[in-house]
Amino acid sequence: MAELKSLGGEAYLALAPGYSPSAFAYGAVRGGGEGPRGSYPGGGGTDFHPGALGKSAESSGEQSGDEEDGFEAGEKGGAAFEREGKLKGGALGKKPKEQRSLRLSINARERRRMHDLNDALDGLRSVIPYAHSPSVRKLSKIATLLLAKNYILMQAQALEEMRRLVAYLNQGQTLSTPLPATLNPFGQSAVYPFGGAALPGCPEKCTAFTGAALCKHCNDKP
DNA sequence: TAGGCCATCTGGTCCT
DNA sequence: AGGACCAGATGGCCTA
Repeated sequence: MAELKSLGGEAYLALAPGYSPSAFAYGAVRGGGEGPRGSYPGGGGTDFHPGALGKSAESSGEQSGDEEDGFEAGEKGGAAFEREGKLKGGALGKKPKEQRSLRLSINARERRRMHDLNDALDGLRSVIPYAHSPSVRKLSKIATLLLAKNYILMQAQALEEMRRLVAYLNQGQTLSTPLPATLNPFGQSAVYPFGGAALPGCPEKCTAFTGAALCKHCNDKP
């Protein structure tokens, strides 16, 4: 296998200055019930190439249907199941066979749900600027979300800068004099997905990106 | 070998 | 009741 480059953990800490493991207050989300359930915007990422899902597709067998997809699911889940003996719940007053089949169907549903989630993440990866090259390791889930968030912020700010620029030009001004820094979309006020902090290993890591410079400490493109 | 990331199973909770 | 969502647990793979 080729050597894979990746964003170090510190890299996406830099993406989100406020990030820390504790920032993921899991409990805070629980029971919130915000937003409708039951459908994923985009219909489960059907527009993404499923082949991109390397590991999950391999390890789970990805049998199209829910039929009997329970225990080809591999040693991971299978082992867990074995360990548990028989569905430790037992709370459901059903016969073991029914019970098992119900469990299998629930597992399959959950697996599909997670695959849809991963498809959506792949879709997100495909539209945010980082190197989509075989030699570059796929962004982790958390890195994908943090980078996407910063990219959105960057786009929003770029749009705002452009609006100001248009307004400025509409006032009959010329560009013969330099724009004020706040009106210069390419000036110091530009926002970078990596925020203000230099990346560890900068500029090496920044050169892994194919889009515009992502770190203000190294504006050189590869 | 430790740590990061991931897939999967599982039980609980909420919604339709 | 059934489905969706969530978070914890577990174990595998990979990299530093």
